[in-house]
Amino acid sequence: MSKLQQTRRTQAERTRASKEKIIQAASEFFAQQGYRGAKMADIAKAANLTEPGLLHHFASKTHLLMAVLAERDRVDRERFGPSLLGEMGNPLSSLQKLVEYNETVPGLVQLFTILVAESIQEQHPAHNFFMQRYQNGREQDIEVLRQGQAQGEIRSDIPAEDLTIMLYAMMDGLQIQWLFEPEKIDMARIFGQFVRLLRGE
Amino acid sequence: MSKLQQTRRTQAERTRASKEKIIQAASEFFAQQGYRGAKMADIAKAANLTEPGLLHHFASKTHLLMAVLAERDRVDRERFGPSLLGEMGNPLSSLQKLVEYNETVPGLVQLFTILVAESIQEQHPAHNFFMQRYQNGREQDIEVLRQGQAQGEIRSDIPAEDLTIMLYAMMDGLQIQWLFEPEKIDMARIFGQFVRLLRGE
DNA sequence: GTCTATACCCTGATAGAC
DNA sequence: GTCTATCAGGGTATAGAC
Repeated sequence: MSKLQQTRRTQAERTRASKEKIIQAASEFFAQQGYRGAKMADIAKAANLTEPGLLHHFASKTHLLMAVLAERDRVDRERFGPSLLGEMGNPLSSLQKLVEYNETVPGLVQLFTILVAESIQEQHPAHNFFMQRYQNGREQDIEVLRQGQAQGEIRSDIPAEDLTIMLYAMMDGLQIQWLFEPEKIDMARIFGQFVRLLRGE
Repeated sequence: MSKLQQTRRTQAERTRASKEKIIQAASEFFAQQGYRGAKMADIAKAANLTEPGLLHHFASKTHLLMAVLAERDRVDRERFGPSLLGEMGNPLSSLQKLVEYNETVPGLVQLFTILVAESIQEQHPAHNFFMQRYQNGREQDIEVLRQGQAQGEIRSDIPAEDLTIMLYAMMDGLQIQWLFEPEKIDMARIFGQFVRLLRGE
């Protein structure tokens, strides 16, 4: 391996390390302040960079936001499978696990809760990202739900389409109240009650 | 009545009219852009005022926000009673009516959905307002739910405290997906399904 | 009560050196 | 790849006239 190649590889790794650090910092500030409220200067500082230094890696604030969201999706897909409902035979158990996991990462939950609401506006840079995210999520879950219904594990008097919408709604809604009062709202336990309802118990 | 008094009354009425116009305009912009995204200049213009003209009535943007929220609460209390669960004997019906009503006022729903999420941050000027709003809402509803449970109209295997949390969660969560895709998400119908679940049907 | 003019800060982004 | 310096624009708020 030539010295030139070595140098190249080292720089590439540095770049990747810098980008990761920036995304990490950006996630925290977006979570705390939302997209609009977060300041590039603060993010840069937290990543040990100046603002132009940051902008060398991400051409604009919008680009940075999209990178944060893409990275988040990547990590989540690694942690959980494509469908959040879990393997058959125990249909809603992995959603329950997700809610329990979420209680350990309030920063991430806040990131998505604030950004989702902010991005309801059509001009928001993440608008399509989140709309797609709901569409994909519901689409992937619907098949698993149908199978659960066929096997009598999930009540069949509500269409599977409606069930997917309700599941995401309950998760999102619980997160809001939980973020306001983490001690008071036992998000995972209450979601568990809801799951029991859907099982028809 | 002296001429002086007449003049005073006319001016007072003008002031009130101006304030109402401002609040109306501010509601629309806060709903469209959130608190941070809304610009005082735009609000002023929509109310046929300049910015300093607006600031004569509301000392700061924060003051204006609180006025918008207070006004909203006032109107809602007029329209619905203090408790949103409705009269006994038909416990969850008025919540159902509220959701149906909300489908006719997407602007208002968006106002609250975006502001609630934005105000999760503790420094947000509306943080305490919304936390209190959830607390009051749940507190007022809990008694009615308990009575419904005692009369066998609502399933009793879930504590009334949890039911109040779930009701607000489902409403909030449905609103998010509905605001993204109003045509696709039949908010009222799905909330109806949920209510049926809680009735134990 | 409403205006014109303006102060002043904040923020995202660019130019260009190293 | 990162910096210093700087810009252009937008945003809230104030001073003071009418």
